[in-house]
Amino acid sequence: MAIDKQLRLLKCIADETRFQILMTLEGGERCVCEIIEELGEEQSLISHHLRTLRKCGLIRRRREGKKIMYRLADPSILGLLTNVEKLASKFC
Amino acid sequence: MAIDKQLRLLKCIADETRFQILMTLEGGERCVCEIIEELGEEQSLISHHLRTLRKCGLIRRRREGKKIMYRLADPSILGLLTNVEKLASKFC
DNA sequence: AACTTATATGAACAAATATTTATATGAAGT
DNA sequence: ACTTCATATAAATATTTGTTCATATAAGTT
Repeated sequence: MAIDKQLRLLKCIADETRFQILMTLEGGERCVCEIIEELGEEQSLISHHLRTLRKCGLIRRRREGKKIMYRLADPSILGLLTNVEKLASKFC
Repeated sequence: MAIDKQLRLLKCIADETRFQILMTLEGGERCVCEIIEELGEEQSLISHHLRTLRKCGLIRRRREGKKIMYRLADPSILGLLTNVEKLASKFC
């Protein structure tokens, strides 16, 4: 089996900002401004990372008036984050 | 909870060479020369990546005469790789 | 003791990735 | 139509990460 997809997924998650965005979205749909506020980062930075996550298929968006709402593409993503958390506390 | 450990783990796995090394070790203990041969990469490159994996706690080693044998630190690492594979085929 | 085999390491270099800055777009309100 | 608010994007820059090259170490061999 080709590991390209696995690596794309991993590289996408293996960044602090993106990881935090995913964690924020665990709590449900959020608009960009809420994510910006929660992470305390530049608008542009967040926007770039949202794009990366979206290109990887991990998140989806929809427009709601002026705002754009982001959500996890699938709840199974939570499982992965949990798995990572478990292993991380076990080793690293 | 601090996400430093999670990120260290993810960054450690999110590299093609290291990911492949882990996959090789799924088959059990291997010496460095076997890993080098299997991946078809430079000795020095593999050595650097083994070190990274080891510093992260994902693999262990022991000396056996002239050779040094590497193995996964824990079978639960397999579970993570499997999890990643599933999600990757679902999205990315 | 000198030599070979197996592996590790440091420093230089290259490539990939993230961040910032400046600007654009698109919807809503006036 | 003009302005504002929310978000996106491109280009420039900075930072991180991976790779190569040259050399070191450590065990076994002759």
